[in-house]
Amino acid sequence: MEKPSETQEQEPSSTSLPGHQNWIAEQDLLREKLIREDSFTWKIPEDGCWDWEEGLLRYVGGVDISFSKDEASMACGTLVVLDLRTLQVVYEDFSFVNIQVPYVPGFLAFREAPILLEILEKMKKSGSSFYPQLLMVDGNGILHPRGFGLACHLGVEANLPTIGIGKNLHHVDGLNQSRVRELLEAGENSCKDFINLVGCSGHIWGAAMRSTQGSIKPIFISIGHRISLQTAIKLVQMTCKYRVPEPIRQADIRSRDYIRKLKINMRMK
DNA sequence: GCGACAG
DNA sequence: ATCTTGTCGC
Repeated sequence: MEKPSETQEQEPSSTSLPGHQNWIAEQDLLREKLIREDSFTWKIPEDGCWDWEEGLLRYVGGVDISFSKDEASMACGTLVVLDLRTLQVVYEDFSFVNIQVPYVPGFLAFREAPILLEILEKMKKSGSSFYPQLLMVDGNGILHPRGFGLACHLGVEANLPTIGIGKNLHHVDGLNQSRVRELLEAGENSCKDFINLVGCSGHIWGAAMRSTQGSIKPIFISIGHRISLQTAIKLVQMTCKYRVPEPIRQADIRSRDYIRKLKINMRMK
């Protein structure tokens, strides 16, 4: 199978022009480790049960990255952990770094995963008792051209159950804005809160959900790693105070806040 | 060939 | 992702 088709190696630092073949190869390789079903030891707390027992899911993480408007390459990676019982933040950490890797649709993980993995690893090494049992990611899971978005990438590399949350639809397998509207409205005449995203091929890529009553714009849920779509949807519903589930919303808010405060400090100097 | 394209 | 104020409504 050794086929030296890559006789024209590009610069190691720059991305290879022929469609990012290296990145595609890495995604294909990592995808072999992907687990698309529930694979965890914890149990989901019953709705309305305030007692907490050992073995229940309690710590849910959320990750996001914000960028500086002035210095487009300066970014703040953020990890927050919420207590599922109260949806309050019990842990937060930031990493302000320079990111040179560009954003290329379909390859978001190569831009954002490294810094997020670093923050996760730092927390794990610290021995914090709040280390997340589940991670929600700002970006898609298998709802992706090659079925391996950022949430899958992070899940496999951190060996954590992950859920992908998209605020916009990444067009895949014939799925587009109008198709989603179609599916959402075709969901009977009832107010079903979510619909499966079925592509032209018949494959189910995830779910579109109107998480808040009266909200027109849905969020897009997809499997990251070690979790089923059914479980993912349930957990998103449990953490949605607003349109975006609280772990991701908090990561987003605090990440922006970090950059905002940083700019204030700049003027003081 | 042209447009679409998570964050 | 980021640039950005007020404003309509429960």
